Amino acid sequence: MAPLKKEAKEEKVMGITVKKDEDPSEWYSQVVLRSELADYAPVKGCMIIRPYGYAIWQNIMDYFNGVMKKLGVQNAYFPLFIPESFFGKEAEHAKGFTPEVAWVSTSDEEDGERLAIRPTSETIMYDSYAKWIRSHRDLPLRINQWCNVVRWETHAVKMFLRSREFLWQEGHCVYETEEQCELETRLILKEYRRLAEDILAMPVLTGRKTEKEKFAGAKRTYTIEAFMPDGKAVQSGTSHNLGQGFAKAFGISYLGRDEKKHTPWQNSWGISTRLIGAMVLLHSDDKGLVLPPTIAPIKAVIVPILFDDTKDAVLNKCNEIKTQLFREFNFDVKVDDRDEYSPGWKFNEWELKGVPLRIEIGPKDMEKKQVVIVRRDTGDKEFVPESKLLDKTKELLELVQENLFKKAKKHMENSIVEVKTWDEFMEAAEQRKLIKTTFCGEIGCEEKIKAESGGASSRCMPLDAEKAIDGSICVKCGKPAEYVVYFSKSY
RNA sequence: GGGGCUAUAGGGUAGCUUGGAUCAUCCUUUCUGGUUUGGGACCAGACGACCCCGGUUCAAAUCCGGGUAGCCCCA
Repeated sequence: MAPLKKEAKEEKVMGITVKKDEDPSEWYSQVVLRSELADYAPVKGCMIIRPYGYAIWQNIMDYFNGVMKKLGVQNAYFPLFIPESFFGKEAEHAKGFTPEVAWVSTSDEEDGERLAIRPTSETIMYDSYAKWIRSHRDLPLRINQWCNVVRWETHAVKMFLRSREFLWQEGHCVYETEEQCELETRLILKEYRRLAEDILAMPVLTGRKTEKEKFAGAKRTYTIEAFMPDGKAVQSGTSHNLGQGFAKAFGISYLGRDEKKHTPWQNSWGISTRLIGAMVLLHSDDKGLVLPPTIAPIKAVIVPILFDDTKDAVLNKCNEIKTQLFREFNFDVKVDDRDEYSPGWKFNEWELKGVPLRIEIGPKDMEKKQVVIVRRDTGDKEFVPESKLLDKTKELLELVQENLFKKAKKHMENSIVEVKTWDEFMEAAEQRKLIKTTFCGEIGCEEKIKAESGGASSRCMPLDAEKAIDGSICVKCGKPAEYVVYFSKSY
């Protein structure tokens, strides 16, 4: 049977051709590729971050560098390659990371030790820390690095969300006391939450990871977890209290005020380009990317409506407004003066690229001394007198940011289901809910939950109510419950 | 870890079953010129592809083997 000829006229070829809720996976790929955030690389599981995507990462870096500066964290850089013997020093860490480490193989392999490509830098950094830290005067030591890491995922790679190589920041601090270590580990979590919620408009659950899910080698892991429209969570940032395990393994010690040798306390914490994937998944729609204004590389685009006789005047007005906006807010506004595209084409393209506001200026607007402003998030169109342009722009950018956050927050809250029995759990898992329940804390029990529920894993134990109320029982095994835990499927 | 599907120009596709005459189809993008421009404009012309390696054959986009990459499903 011959296939029907496609009605090419009606097809928006470069736009998004599938709907978010019908084929989320294909939709996500199209949004990322066609908005030019990223591209596939010729190497499996790797990605090319294109300038538009990298601009978002740069905005995240700029913001977080500011945060770290206030906290007294300094940036540095350690090698990509880690000697094999370093991994073995901390047993839990080695066990956790060995399966996904990529090794370098070279012609002079026999001459020296095998080298790993860093999956994380605890070991190579702490080897140096052992040399650098002598006295209590060297503490606290707070160092961060922005770099790439490699974790050899075997399947299910997805741009930004899961790739073999990704970019991140990893902070590694050393403290004299357990109290200060724990305090700052949690402080970082708060900063991650602020980044996610205030900058990326992405509401998160914050809490502690269970024994099963905590970082290999950590005493405690704290996490921020974002919840996606398709009912899967994304672990979006983690802060680990490492206790003294690494310090002991790497021989980090200091002379205290009491002239005695002490073992310090350490934490490590990281966020990655995964944040970008989560943000895209969360806010974007059937027309393409939707970016929160605070993180958007281009906050607004001005589209002139050009006719031969009024062309110069309209373009002048556009540039005048661009200059005004830049002076007032110091952000990038683009005037799309390309002659080869019609206005309608441009509208679609900038919507695909997620620019928060579009300002249209044509001859009719000039006569009325107004501009047309259209919001990306709602599509609402407003006629704004030129005299009110600056105030209105500011107001709308704030509204878009707020609306995106509120919408996502509402979805997350509405997705939370409290369950007490295993039947309820299974039903909620089936419906892709964010399941709040009580749990015994046993690793084996958690593994059973994941296997039998079709992949629901623990997200976190909420900080404000981590301990289960006395008398409550584990949703799976029925033994006395230790913790309140959120479960869901995840990316 | 197991199973399935896919790969033809920047994007989307036809051709593959049954190997040949189709200097590989059509739409779109891009480029040139002209007319246009308030939600993906129109006309004319041009550029542009069979994923890689090997095999079968007089002849391979098409059949066979291997590789690479992507997608989906299950654990």
